[in-house]
Amino acid sequence: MMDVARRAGVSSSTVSLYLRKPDAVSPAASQEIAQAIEDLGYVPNLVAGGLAAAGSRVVSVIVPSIRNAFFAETVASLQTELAADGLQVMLGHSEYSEHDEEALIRTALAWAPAAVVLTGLNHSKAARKLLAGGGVPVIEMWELGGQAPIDMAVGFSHAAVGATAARHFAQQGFTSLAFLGARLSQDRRAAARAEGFVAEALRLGLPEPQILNHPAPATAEAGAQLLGLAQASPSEFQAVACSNDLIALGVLFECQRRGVAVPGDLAVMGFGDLSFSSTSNPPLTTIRPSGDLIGREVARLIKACVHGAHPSETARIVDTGHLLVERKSG
Amino acid sequence: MMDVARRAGVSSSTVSLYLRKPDAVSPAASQEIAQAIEDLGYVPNLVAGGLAAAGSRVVSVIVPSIRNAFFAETVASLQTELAADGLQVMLGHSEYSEHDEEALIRTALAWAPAAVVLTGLNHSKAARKLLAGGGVPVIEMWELGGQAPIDMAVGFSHAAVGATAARHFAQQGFTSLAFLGARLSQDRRAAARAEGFVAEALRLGLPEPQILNHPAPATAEAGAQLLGLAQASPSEFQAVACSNDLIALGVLFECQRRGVAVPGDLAVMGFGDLSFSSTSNPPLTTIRPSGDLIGREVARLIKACVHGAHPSETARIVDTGHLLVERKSG
DNA sequence: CTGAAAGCGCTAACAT
DNA sequence: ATGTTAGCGCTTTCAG
Repeated sequence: MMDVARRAGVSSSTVSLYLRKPDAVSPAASQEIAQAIEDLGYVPNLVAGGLAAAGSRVVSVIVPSIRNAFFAETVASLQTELAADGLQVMLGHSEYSEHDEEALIRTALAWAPAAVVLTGLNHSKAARKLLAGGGVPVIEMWELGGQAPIDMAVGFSHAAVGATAARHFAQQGFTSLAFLGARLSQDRRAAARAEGFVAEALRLGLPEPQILNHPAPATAEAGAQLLGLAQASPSEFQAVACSNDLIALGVLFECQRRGVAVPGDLAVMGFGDLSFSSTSNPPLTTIRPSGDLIGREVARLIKACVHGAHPSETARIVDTGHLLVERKSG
Repeated sequence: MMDVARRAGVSSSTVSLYLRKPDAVSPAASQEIAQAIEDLGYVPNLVAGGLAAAGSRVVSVIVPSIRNAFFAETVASLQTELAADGLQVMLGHSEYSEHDEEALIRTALAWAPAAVVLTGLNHSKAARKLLAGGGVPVIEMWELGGQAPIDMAVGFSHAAVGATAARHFAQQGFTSLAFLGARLSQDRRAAARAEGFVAEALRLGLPEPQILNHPAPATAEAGAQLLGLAQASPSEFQAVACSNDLIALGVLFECQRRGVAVPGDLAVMGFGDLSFSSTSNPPLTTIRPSGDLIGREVARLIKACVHGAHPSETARIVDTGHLLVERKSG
């Protein structure tokens, strides 16, 4: 930066000013500086900038799994939005472990980030303390309800999603229901959908739906196996809600193999509205959570914080809701 | 850090030393320092550390799309490996735009990263200059062949993948082939697979395969439409290679709707070996590129660089190859 | 509108 | 094994 200043015949503070508020520098000086930057191929050092300004332009994002299409979508839209404001995304994934998450949060904080974005409302006690103490804005995403957020939250109620699924089946007159999920003990949001499903069915006076849980990650393979289990059970089900479209896809595949007609013999519902869901056989009825909307809303909140305008109490929780997408599978 | 030092009754440099090389500090002092850190809830400032040490513990990773399962897998394994060494991943996605990529590289460099990881071998001229100039290790991944890497590379030849597909079909006696791809003008690696497919077919004396290209991103929907196009064409095909398992899935769906038997009437091959490919109807024959292996190898190279051991010339390019996974679709 | 000066919190010789 | 001393490259008052 000194080199640039020298070459442009100004002081380094003028260059610094030019870089942040170009309008505050005279046109003549701007010319010279721009030229010098160009000639020297100067790239500002954001590390030094972050130190001097006591706060870097980094946003730490911690998700359970980046392989998961839901979070990938959110991270993508978040990154796009933040990049437009010169904010960088630092990514970590906890593999659904609270312990790993805590370690990630610790490192994240060490970067004096502009904000930290977490997935879900459940974190270790130590993590909550770390976050509550530091003056860093924290946004929890992809979950609402249950407990109060640390600071801000963007998401929706998973119990409500489960309830929507139950109501949809009840309206069609189904009475024998099941919920098919994977890793329900680790994925608390999926578990909340299952609970919401069961609770709503009960409230509507239906027999208690069964929850079938697969120990492996949510894949089509797991879905296929889950369907096998469901069919093997003494009381066959009329309708199954899956915790994820990938599981629903596996169910569809396995139904085809076994010759069970969907939705004739069995109604199937997914969650996520993934890219293949509209074109499967039959097209999948599912619930869309809008991962990219979540990303955009999180970005909006972060930008507000960065610009000094701390959102009011009322604006600190945004519910992105969910949408039932009725197609042919149930 | 000064506070910790004071509380522990030592100097700040001892604390710093303790944090980086705990063995170099006396047990007594270590005790005191650990206690002080605990009491104060001290979190070191990595920004300051990065500035002082002239090189931060950040690795910048730039992929075309984080929504893409291939890159998501690589980023996931890379992040896991790097986190074990205290390295942070900064993520950017270019949406297949060389221009956006250049901007991302510029920002990445501004963080004085320990390494930058790029996808593919094609970058803008300015980007290449930026990278070649700075003393930062750069690793290009997911592609080999065509042109020389800037610095290091981990990946495989996409032309070879296409050739493998062509050979596989040729061995089964098919003569009328097609390649189904999406956004081939943007996704140069997919285009390379298509070219490799055509070239190998020609080399084997088969009629020139047709390339069908869909303008939208690679999804099952696009695959279904592509199959429609393929069937509509005057010469029906005996076998189609898809640039991606998602496209192949769409093809499978559409075949089912149209009553074309797979592989009886049409052989279908994918690329990627995604999670649903083993359980579709029929299970998909595909080519597996090993996204997580790429991530691990990239991490290995980066760690070597960080530890000062710059890999020798011979070890700067690692070919992760590809694997034909023969299932039932063709 | 521009420049001088004082750090931001830490690391890395070097000296002890 | 520990303390001392200089910065790292930039931002930010505060004068001019």
